Amino acid sequence: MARMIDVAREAGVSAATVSRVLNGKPVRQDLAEAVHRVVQELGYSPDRTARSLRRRHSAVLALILPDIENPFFTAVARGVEDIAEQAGYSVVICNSDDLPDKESRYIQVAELENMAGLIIAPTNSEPSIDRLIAKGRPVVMIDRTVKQNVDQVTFDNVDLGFRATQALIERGCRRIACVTGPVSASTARDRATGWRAAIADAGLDAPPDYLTHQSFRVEGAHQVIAQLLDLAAPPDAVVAANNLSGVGVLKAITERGIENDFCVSVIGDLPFVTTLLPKVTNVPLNPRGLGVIAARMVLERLTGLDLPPRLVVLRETASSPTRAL
Amino acid sequence: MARMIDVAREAGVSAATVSRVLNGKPVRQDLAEAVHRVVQELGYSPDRTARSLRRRHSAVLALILPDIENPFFTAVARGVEDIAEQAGYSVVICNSDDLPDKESRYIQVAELENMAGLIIAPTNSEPSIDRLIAKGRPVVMIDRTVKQNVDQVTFDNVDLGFRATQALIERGCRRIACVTGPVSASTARDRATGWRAAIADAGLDAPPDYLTHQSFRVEGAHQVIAQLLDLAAPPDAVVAANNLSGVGVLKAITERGIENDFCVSVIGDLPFVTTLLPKVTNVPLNPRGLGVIAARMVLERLTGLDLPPRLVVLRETASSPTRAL
DNA sequence: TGACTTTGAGAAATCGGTTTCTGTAGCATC
DNA sequence: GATGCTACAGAAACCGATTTCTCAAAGTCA
Repeated sequence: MARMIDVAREAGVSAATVSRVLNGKPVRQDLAEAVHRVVQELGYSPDRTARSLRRRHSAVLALILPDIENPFFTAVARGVEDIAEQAGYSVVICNSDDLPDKESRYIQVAELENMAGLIIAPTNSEPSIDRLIAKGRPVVMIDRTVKQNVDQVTFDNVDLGFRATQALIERGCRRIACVTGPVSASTARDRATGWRAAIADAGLDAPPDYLTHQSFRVEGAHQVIAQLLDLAAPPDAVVAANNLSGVGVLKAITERGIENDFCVSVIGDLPFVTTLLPKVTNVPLNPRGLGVIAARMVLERLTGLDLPPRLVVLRETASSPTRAL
Repeated sequence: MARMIDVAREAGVSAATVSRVLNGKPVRQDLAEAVHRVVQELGYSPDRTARSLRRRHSAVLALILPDIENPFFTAVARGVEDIAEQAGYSVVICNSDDLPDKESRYIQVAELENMAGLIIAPTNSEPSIDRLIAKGRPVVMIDRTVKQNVDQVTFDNVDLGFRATQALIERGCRRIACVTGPVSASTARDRATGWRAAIADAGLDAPPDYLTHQSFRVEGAHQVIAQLLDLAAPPDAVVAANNLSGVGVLKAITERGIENDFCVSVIGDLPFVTTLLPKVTNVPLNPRGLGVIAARMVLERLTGLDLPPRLVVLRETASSPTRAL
């Protein structure tokens, strides 16, 4: 493997000059050309580790997700990757499994490996990003919001909950339950808030039992639906606060054979749907866009943007395509 | 951020001794204790970039996957991560999108970032891993096999194709088509071979049209099914060679409203199934296990194992749980 | 006791770049 | 023509660890 010093010798210049040429700093024309020629010849490319050591950060972005098996988050990853790649950054994807401990560990890895920036869908409202921030590394929160004053990109979750519920009300449902995620996730709380608002708005009522917090995974929703349906006064419809909750709900009602009588409104897109159930509607989301925007924000910070932290709220407009009931 | 030299000064020893203590090399008891104490006090942890530079490789494993949005591969990633994490390695997940160019680029990133090892589901039968191999970095191929003589872990794909087809034959199907992946993927070819063998074995026949190569994604299978069903002599059943092909097929037949008359046998597990179709069967796979084994193989090589390359074929036994027809 | 090996810690070299420092050449100004 | 500036290339310091080299102290054996 050729080193910079080899290139320098071959081109009859110093290593410093090679470095300058490669980094676009001003160098005499003929020397620059010689360097470029030798670089070509030797197929030289600089050692990233050495560069990182000196520059104090690498050309890698960390992306920490609560569930890599959730298509919503893999779509986010796609968005991040596409933007990062264009800018010459690679993306490391890490799984926090929605566990604060695992999350902290990966944040630490991002710090110790001197990664250039961090995009994270936090497991709770106070992820341990202080050291990273102190080091001046750009950090962007996605999907879920946190207390800290950092860049954040999120959907208008209250509105999403409201609209998902409204769709059921328009459909004629009156006893609408809500299957949402863990209390630690702002999305879970906010979407439930939207649900409650829509219920109140329509002059309807929902007993306390109708709000259930689960894990935002298939199994959680699948189990809780059984309890809901076994209530003395069971709901006639359910708002599933994310895609996998939606899958769990659909699974449960299909098993019970009531898929044609029970309305479901899902926030997000159902992954890999093979069958179209007439009583199922959803509020589509654009997770890839979330990733794209977050990546751009990190890159902006990396190129020196020095503004106070921003909160970006993506409002999916009412004109977004929604599957009809 | 404390550096090793700070620890050394504080503990009254040299940096070399601190390094030795942290790397488990023999050091006098009392000095070792002093170092440990200071490390605790300062919350010191060594800079990984500097360590990588000197050691010539980092504590990161690269995992290159053809489609991060396919739950099969995210499950593989889980397996890899779980093992790697125990051994103190982090895992970088990269998307090749089944494009050789993108794949090469990521292989290069793995090389330039001096990643410790590479696990890859290759896009074709000759990925450009030569430089990595030459550098002595462990490389393990997963899922799909290649010509090169490197460690490989795969399923018995011919057998999988055979069994998936046999299930349909037992079910009474006689005109069985095969929707498989791109010719470049050994899995796609091998599973089709198994399909053909089972057809021949049963004394059945399949016209050339019945074998279709697609992208191993939902859309590919979805489109091709339309063509198959419009043949003069359409099939009465289909073997879908991977999970997403299965989704595409199911989607297509559901749209046509023939989901109760048309048999489908899927190799792999259908992701996020919400409805149980009686005419659908599948051959379950264990992608997580694939990742676990591949990760172990890389780690073995990293700890000095010097054996000729191995080919590990995972045979899912006939007793594996299979969803009944 | 003296020569010889072993042990182990510190000094210094090293990994491969980037960046500061230094010195020279070229040009402008008075 | 002397002085002052600017531009720019090379030398050297530096990033923060690991590892080789070196040397003193302790242990071994004749």
